[in-house]
Amino acid sequence: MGVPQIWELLRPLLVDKRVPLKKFVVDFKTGHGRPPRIAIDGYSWIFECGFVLSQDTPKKYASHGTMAKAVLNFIHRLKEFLALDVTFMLVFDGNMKPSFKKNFDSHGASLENDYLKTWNAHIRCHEQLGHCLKLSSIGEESDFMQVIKRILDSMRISYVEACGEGEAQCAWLQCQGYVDYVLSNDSDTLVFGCGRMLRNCSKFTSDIGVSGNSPQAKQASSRELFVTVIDLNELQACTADRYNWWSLLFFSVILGADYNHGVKGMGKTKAAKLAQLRDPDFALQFRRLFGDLKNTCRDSDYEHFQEKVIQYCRANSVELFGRNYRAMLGEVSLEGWPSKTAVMYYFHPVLIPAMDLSVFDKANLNINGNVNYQSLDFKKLKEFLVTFKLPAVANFDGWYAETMQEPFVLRHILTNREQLTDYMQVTEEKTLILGGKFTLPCLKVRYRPYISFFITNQSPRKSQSPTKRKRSENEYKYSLWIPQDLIPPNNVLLQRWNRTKNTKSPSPKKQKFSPQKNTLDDFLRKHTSPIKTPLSTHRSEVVLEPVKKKLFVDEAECNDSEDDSLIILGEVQLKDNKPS
DNA sequence: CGTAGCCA
DNA sequence: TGGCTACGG
Repeated sequence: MGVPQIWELLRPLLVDKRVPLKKFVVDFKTGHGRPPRIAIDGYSWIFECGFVLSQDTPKKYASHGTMAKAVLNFIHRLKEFLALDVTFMLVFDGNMKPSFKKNFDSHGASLENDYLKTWNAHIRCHEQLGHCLKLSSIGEESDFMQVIKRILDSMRISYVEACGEGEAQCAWLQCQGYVDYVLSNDSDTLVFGCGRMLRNCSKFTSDIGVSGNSPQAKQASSRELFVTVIDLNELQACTADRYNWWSLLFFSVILGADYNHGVKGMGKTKAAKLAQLRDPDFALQFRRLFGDLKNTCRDSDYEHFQEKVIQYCRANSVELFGRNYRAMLGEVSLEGWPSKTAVMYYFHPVLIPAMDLSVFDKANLNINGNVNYQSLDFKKLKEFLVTFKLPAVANFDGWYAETMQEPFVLRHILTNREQLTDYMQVTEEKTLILGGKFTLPCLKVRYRPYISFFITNQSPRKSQSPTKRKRSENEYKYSLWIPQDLIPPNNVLLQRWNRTKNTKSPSPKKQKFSPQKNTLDDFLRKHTSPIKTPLSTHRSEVVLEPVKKKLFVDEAECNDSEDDSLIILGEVQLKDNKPS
């Protein structure tokens, strides 16, 4: 769950922080020289994919029909991340979630055991068994988790099974520098100390509001994924305010999160004021009180702290909140604070004591650059997926071939081997416009089946198709748009494309216009500003005509002399068809 | 007593 | 959304 109000608090700082996932990856790679590493809060993903049906009947899961949709969504997302060649891993909740978090209301708030007890039990368990009790080993695992893990295993995508809460483990991975970002929707991720996160990964171009039905219309969604990038350090730098994790934690505690009902009479505005106070730095004091696992504070210290806060509010109400809340904060104000035990779970969540870093092993396909998919059992996975009768997949074989090969197209290109040209070629370049305002120069890569499982014996039938384009599409029947900046300029495919481009059209037009900076960016800025076309009803992905370069032209525009070189190119490429 | 602001 | 409360005319 988490505290949704945190997003309201952060919202003013997050304008313009929502970007297409692709653009985020491109920017990161150009900035850091490598793709980003992302820990994914598995529960968020599973929820968004539609595996979890309803909250009031937690034991009942999606029926088979909706399960199929969820599987489809899940695989689609995996494909998206694999194809971008980022390093990512899903992190799932473990067995050691605090019991009062699992079912907060059902058993009453006061049911809790000593924090240190469970902590020690956890450590002991690891010392003796080497691991936590896995959910799978005690048969408590849900149906869909088995499906998910089976898919991940068969695609050799590594994942982390946390001991406690997945968000806490994600935050830890980010703090330790194992990953750059945590992808999650849960504000707990920040509260657990994560400094960089990607929120609300979805097709919506604007962040959705508090309860989902925001007044602003949910911006038209293309099929592009967007994320809201949050960098706490950056936020602190550009505001005088303090957005530390411990002040966010304090904010959550006052408001009431999963562990407590919130201090009475305190809402988001007053809590925000309190959490950001500098002079008496309650947030910091709170942190100091619980920060040390060994010297856990006495109950009286905590009570004293609570009283101090309330009394300060009473005494300085007008200065703080612009109004006198004396009467309201009168007598019974010690209600609503979380128990000492609960707070300990915030500051010291249950983590994997000795993290097994084999999830980062290069052998896993979710680690960037790995093209070692040959040993995957495509047949077995296919048979498994068929059983779901996936909706909206008319041609299953085609869908499967595309879904399994697309993830490795970019990775293959990045190997930069000469054989690439045997089964791939760049045929077009254009600048995609995502969400109406982001430009992303892309290359269209056509490829033919390159994984042996998908290479059909029937030779590409000698099509009588009159157009060269059709002929080529028949042989290179799959295609994919790839951000240009993800491919180094010295790449063989890119160089071949540039040669083709130059021999094909010396671009006499360009010379005519002013030789100075009439760059693409300038052009886009002028012509695609959303201000100019506020009511644009057209798709958010638009093709920019002037940049468009077709390799295969339609009959009507077909010009023999122009295309000759391309035919030769094609024949050379067609000679050897065996992928590496 | 009407209203603004914030909590639920 | 409604309801409560402090504020100021």
